[in-house]
Amino acid sequence: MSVGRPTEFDRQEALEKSMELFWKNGYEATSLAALIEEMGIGRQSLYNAFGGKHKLFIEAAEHYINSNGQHLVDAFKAPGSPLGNIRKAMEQTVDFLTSGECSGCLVTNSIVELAPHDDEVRELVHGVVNRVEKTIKSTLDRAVEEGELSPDSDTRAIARFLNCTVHGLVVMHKASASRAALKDVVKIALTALK
Amino acid sequence: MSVGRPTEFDRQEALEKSMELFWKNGYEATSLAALIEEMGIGRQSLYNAFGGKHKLFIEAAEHYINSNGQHLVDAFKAPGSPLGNIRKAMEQTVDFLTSGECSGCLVTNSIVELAPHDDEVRELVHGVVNRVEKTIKSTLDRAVEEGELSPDSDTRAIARFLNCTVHGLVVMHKASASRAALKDVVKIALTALK
DNA sequence: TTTTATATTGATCATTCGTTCCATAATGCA
DNA sequence: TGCATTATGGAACGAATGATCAATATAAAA
Repeated sequence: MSVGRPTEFDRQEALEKSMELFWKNGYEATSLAALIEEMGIGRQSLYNAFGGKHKLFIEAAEHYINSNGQHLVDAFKAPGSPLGNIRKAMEQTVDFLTSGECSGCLVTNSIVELAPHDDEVRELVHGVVNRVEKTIKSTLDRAVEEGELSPDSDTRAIARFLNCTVHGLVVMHKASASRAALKDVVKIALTALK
Repeated sequence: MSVGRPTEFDRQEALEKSMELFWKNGYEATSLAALIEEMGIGRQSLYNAFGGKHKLFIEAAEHYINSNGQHLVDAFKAPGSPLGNIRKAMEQTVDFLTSGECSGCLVTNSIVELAPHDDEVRELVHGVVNRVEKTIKSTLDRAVEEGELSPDSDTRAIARFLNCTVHGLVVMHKASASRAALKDVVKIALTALK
């Protein structure tokens, strides 16, 4: 099937390294030189395997969405009490922000840095935001069905609100907000679910 | 007093132009060439008057904080019903985001793009976040005093929460969220003030 | 073994980046 | 009218950018 010299590096591993770099430093501030250094591959190999900086970024962002992003979605969709899931998901977000060495969220970062002038990125992150919103809404709808939430709740509005809060948490963390401050935010945000 | 050839351009006007450019495109994506074009001054004049790109950015950010940022603070500190002020301030934020041609908020943008690896910027925006938090808190404390809010309210936590919501709104707007979506967020956020 | 196809390596591309140098122009002061 | 001082405009700087070329290496297929 495959003809020619085989690739020497692990493509997935290299992609992951690039993701971490884009995550930590942003798109513009991440140079090709830094990428090939961190990914441990040659310049030309990067072009062969990923097609260039921008295409690599898109792929790295998609990988982020399918790994880290999925964890958030999973937390909302878990079995058990819907409102309990929401509480856990928000607290998990705080843990996520304050534990790792990578700062913030690649999606939030990309929205701020690139979405306004990069059509491809905007389309990508807009899709993510919508999908997360729908995920949260379906969890809230289940909360209504199971009697945890008043039937006249505006679940779409609450979903948008919680989604907004997550992004706000990311920004606050990047502004050196303390873990206690983030927990305060979650505490108050959850009072909107009464 | 002043000896030598007089400056030909309006310093404040040029600073404002640079602010708009940094606001719209971010720091890295704004080149010197674009700056001198938009500011309508020569390269050397920029260095004479502002000292370079980074110093210009700091000054532009400070100007933003003292103008646009002050409007938000003023809304919270206005006379009249404290909770009314908060409602107005949040709605004003939505209007601010959806009306102007500049997207988002220069402070939020700077937090995400620069704060993690630019000490000077981080110090600057961290101060702003803290000041806004204190402003909101004092408004909330007044709400408690005047009986609009329960005396056992955690006003610092609510202040942090509202501050977080503002940043979240900025991010959502940059992710192409509709005005209706932003209004939904504000509607729910304000229910935390009951 | 020859051919074909892909990967690697290192040199090099043209641009763009932020910055600085230098000659000249325009002001106030002596 | 010089002199000192600052601003302007243009050229040029070295460094870094993302991207590509050409030569070589390594595999499978003929």
